[in-house]
Parts: sequence; C-alpha cells; structure tokens
Amino acid sequence: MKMTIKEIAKLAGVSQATVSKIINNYDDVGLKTKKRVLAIMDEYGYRPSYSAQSLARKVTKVIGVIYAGKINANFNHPFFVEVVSSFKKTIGLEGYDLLFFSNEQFNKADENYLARCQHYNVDGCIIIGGEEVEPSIYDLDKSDIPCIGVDIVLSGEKSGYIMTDNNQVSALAVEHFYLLGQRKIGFIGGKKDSMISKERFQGFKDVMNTYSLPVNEDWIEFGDFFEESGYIAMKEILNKPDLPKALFAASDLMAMGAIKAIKESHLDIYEFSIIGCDDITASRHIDPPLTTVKQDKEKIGKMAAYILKDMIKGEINSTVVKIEPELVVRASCGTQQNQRA
Amino acid sequence: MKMTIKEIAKLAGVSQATVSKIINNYDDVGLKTKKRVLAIMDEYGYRPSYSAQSLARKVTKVIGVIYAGKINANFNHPFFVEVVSSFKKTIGLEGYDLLFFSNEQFNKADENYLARCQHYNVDGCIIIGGEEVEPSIYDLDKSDIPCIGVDIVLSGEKSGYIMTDNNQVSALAVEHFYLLGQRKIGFIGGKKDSMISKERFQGFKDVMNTYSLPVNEDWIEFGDFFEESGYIAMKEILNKPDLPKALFAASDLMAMGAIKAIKESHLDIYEFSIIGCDDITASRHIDPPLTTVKQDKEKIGKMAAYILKDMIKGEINSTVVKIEPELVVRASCGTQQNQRA
DNA sequence: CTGAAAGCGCTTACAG
DNA sequence: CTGAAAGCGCTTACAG
Repeated sequence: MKMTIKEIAKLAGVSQATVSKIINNYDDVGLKTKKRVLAIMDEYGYRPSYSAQSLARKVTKVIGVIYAGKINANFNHPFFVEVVSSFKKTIGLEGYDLLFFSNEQFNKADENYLARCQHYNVDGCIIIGGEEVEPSIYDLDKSDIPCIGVDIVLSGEKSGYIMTDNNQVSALAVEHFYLLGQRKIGFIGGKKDSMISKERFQGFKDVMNTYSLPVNEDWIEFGDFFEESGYIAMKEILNKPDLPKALFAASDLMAMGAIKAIKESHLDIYEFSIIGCDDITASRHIDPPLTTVKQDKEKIGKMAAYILKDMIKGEINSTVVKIEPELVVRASCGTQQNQRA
Repeated sequence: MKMTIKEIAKLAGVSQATVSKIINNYDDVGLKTKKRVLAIMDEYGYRPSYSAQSLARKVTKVIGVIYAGKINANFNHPFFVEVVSSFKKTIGLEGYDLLFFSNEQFNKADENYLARCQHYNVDGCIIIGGEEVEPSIYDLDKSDIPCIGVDIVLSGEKSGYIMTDNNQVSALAVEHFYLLGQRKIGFIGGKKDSMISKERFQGFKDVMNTYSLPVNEDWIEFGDFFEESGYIAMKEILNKPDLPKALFAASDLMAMGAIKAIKESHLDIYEFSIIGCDDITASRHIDPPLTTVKQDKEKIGKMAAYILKDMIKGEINSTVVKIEPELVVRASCGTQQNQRA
C-alpha cells in the first residue's frame, strides 16, 4: 500500500536518485524518464514521507504556533483567533503548515519552547503574547529560530514583533471625544501589569495633555479586559462626587460592563459618551451600538506572515511593526447630529 | 550547538543504543549509566530530532486538523473554534500536537487530504465539516487513518463522528414555545442543502406534529446562517397575509436579522417570541436578549478527542455520538411572567 | 542525462 | 546491563 521511493524506482527501472530528482523538480532528468516515473507514482499513489524528507533536507515547511503567557492568550481568544486565521491564510500561500503546540501535558512554567521547536525543527515560529509570559519564551526569542511576536516584544536577532499602535488607539478615542466637545473623560484600563493596558493608558494621558484636557484620577480605574471588571470599575467611578461625561474603555467587553453600570444608575446612557476597543461582534448589537477603536486583525496576521517568511529566507532580520488602529463610529457617543460633520 | 545522539553517546562513553534506551525510558539500563547520560543530555540541552524519531518509530504523535468544505468551516468560525479549542486541550493531555493543514496553495477541489495525511504520517485526524465537502475527504474517511468528524458524517471503518442532536435542537425550541402558549410558529433555516439545516427543519416539523401544531408554509424561509439572510427571510414572512407570533431561527445571527426586520415593521418586538440557535456572545447583549438553543461545544470537542484517541489505540472502531443541546432562556420570548414556572 | 553511495538522526531486534 | 549493526525513506554531492 504505502510505497517508498525505492519501490517506485524499481518499478520504473531507474535509480532512487532519479526518482528523488523528479519529486524535487530538478531539471536534469530526461523528459521520457520523467513522464514514465510520474505515471508510476501517480498509479500507485506514491507520496514522499515527510519525516524522511525533513531528516534529509533539514527543512520542514512547518511553522510553530505558540500561545505564550498564562492569561489571555488562548486558541479561542476572539482577537487572536482572527489574527492567527489571517496569518494562516497568508503563510499557507507559501506552502507552510502550522503546528500548534499542546501545553496541557506540562506546567507552562516548566515548558521549554526552544526545545520543542528544535525537536520539531520548525522553520519559524509565531508567538502570541498574553500576560505573565514564561521566561522560556525568551530563550526561543534569543535562538536562531526566526520568531514573530504578536502583542509581545521580542528582541532576538532573528525575531521581530508586530502590534497595534496602542498610543494611537487612545489618541483616536480622545480626539473623537474632543471633537464632540467632551471635556470630562474617564478611562478604564485592563490589567495593570499588562503591556497593552499600560500603553493605552500612557497614550490616553499623553493625548489628554495634548488637548489640555484634565486627567482626573477619580475617573480612572483598571479591570481585566472582561465585562464584569468594566461593570465594577464603572460602579466605582459613579460613586465619585463629580462624574465624567465620557469614557474610554480599553476593551469592548469592559465598555459593555460600564454601560450596564450606567444603565443601573440614575444617569441617562444616551447622555453619556462611551468608546470601547476591539470591535467584537457584540458591539454592533448592544444598546446603544458601541463606538470603538478597531484593531486591524487581518493586517496584523498578514504582516506577521510576510515578516516571518522573509526572516526565514534570511532576507530581513529583526523587524518591528506597529499597525494603525481605526475608529468605528456608532451611536454610543450621542446621536449623529452631535458628531463632527 | 544542536547535538545528536551520537555525540551524546561519545561524550558519555556509551553506545547510541544506550542513549536511545534512556531517552525512551527502557528499564534495562544501569542506574549509574542512566544518571551520567541524563546529566550530559541536560548539560548540552540535547533534544532528539522529531523527524528522525518518527522515521524510525513510524508514529508521530501529531493529529491532523482539516477544515472540510468550501463554506462555513474556517479556522475562525465562532462555533468550531470553541470545539477545536476544547479538542486541543483534551488531546493535548495525551501528548498530541496539532497540525493544521494549509489549503491556500491548492484548489480545494484538487486537494488530496489522504495524501497529505500519509505524507505527514499523522496518527489521526479531526475533520471539521462545512458545506460542499470535497470528495477527497471521503478517501481519507475510507483509509486506515483514524478520523473523527464534527458536523460531518463519516462512514469509514476507522472513522467516527460527533454532532449535536439537531432533532433535539428543534424539539427544545418548539417545546418552549408550546409551553408559553405559542401556536403560530415560524421557522428560518440555514442553507437548504446544509445537512445541519435539514436536520433542524425535519426536527422542527416532527415536533410541531407531535404537538399538533400547524406547519404553515408561509412562515418558513431559508437563509445561509448569517445575519443578513435572517433579515431578508423575516421581511418575506412579514409580507404574508397572516403572521406568526413566534419564530425559531436555525442560528443566532439569523435570529438577530429577524429581530431587526421585526423592529422595522409595525409589530412590537416584545410581543413576538424568538428563539435562536448557537448562543454566540452577542445574543446576551442584544435587545431583547435572545433565548437560544446552545450546543455544548466544550463537550463535543472533548468527546471528539476521547473517541479519536481510542480509535488510534485500536480500542474502538467507528463510533457515532450525538450530543444533547441545551435551552438558554432569556427575554426574547416574553417577560418572565409568561414563562413556565 | 543517470546512478552508486554516503548521510540525515534516530530505534530496535539481537547477541553477548 | 551494554553495544554493533541494520533499517526507517529520503537527498545530494559526485562521478560518469
């Protein structure tokens, strides 16, 4: 049933070497020979063995996919799944398949990512960054295996990373508020030690300063990117003597939690401006539909694929790319009339 | 840098065979020898080559993941991503990694899945079923490679499949309507040639008959599972002389489209009962929050992993499993008072 | 244009 | 308890 190159060679009356050359499209094989061998391979449904090929070739055409960090970086994370999907499509065009490492057998803490990459001899890696990234990731980073990070800073010679320009994220939100005439703006961040959250918070403060808007400590809270935490954070803010009129939340889910809190308060949700971040599906459907800053997941995945591919080919070394976010305007910042023309 | 078994053997002053036995935990190696070799492997960060091991062992500890069909079965499909995530977690416990085939280089029509599985020598496969499944899938199905299908019927000797009990899906919806006193019930299905949609439609008709409820052709439409199609289908239904009072849509997205259509009509959405199917995130957040029939994605993925594992071990052969769905009651079928106690 | 032979890095009877 | 040797299925200089 399962044929080997040897058997094909015998059947065709040629050497293994010749069959191999045909498989690999060498151009120094006679046309008739080639045709004959091809016909036989076809007839017997011959397929070269991957293991044997990679052992002999030292190239695998496989990319490792690693979800780093204990929190927030899972296979089914709504943001990353889109990024990886786009990455898969693009890198697939180059003939790469994707190997997803299972981490369930180990403590993530003990995991040795470099070892596994070496074991599988992957041509390169994409590393998805979560919170509390295990140190072993940085061994991989520093190795000579090309790595592209998404939402994680990598500094190895053969590593690059890509992420949304998080300063710009906050800038888009604050500018939108500013143009709507809002001056009293609050902020709900994600986990305090999250790099993403930190960047968005810093960006928020910077742009507020740019427009000479007051950054009121009373209106600043931190959650964990999930809905419940936004609800709690907003409750906290609503307890303050003076209240904001607008709020930028570092995730749509937290924005939705905040909306719930506001609805439960004496405030009119339609008098309050809210901007979220992510543009998840639900954002379109809630009441009021949520204005949000959208990350270009498609582009991030695509760029990651291009960069990794070029690093594997040795055409480039470490590269850092920041992707521009985009503001999606919906009703949550007041009616159309109030918005800039 | 990258060590081989040969080098380790030389360093330790033993044979390759001994090192190999230590790697593979054979128990006929002297303890001192073992310790010494282990120490050296550790010191040099030695990792056995995957390609060489699989070539020699004929086992790969890798599972192939295939998205079959031209439509609806993508990496980022909201339902399947949860299933695969759960599958990954469970099968990962057994030490399997997942290889996702890229199909971007080929016409899906030309794809030879069996060939690729043989090429990689995967230990087994999970096949995610979409619409318009390519015939090549069934070559794989019929092969001696163990396959577990999700939402696709597989009939090979070494194949099994798993899906939600779609008759039960419709039964839950119709029974709920029945207990709420609804008699005029409409139905919006997915793509007409979709197996899932067919099963739900058949289930719908069966249960309607069971309760002697009239199946009115005027209230039956088909979409494509996406929101827009639900909107269009509902518009169609609303044009009919007599109108239903309740609607079961075969997906939440279509239910949301239908809600939009109803809101745009003269009808009061709160007087109309709607049940969707899937329980996507957005369902909780729309107005009114959507009652829906939920598939147990977690369980489906987990069961798929168990079945596949057992098939690989040769402990079972073809197995078919149907998973019970669950009704999630929210406000879209009237206020709490109207609902069964 | 074709082929003999070494090598890729392991595993596994088998002999001792 | 240890090791020599064959074999897994390919690729690739190299010679002709």
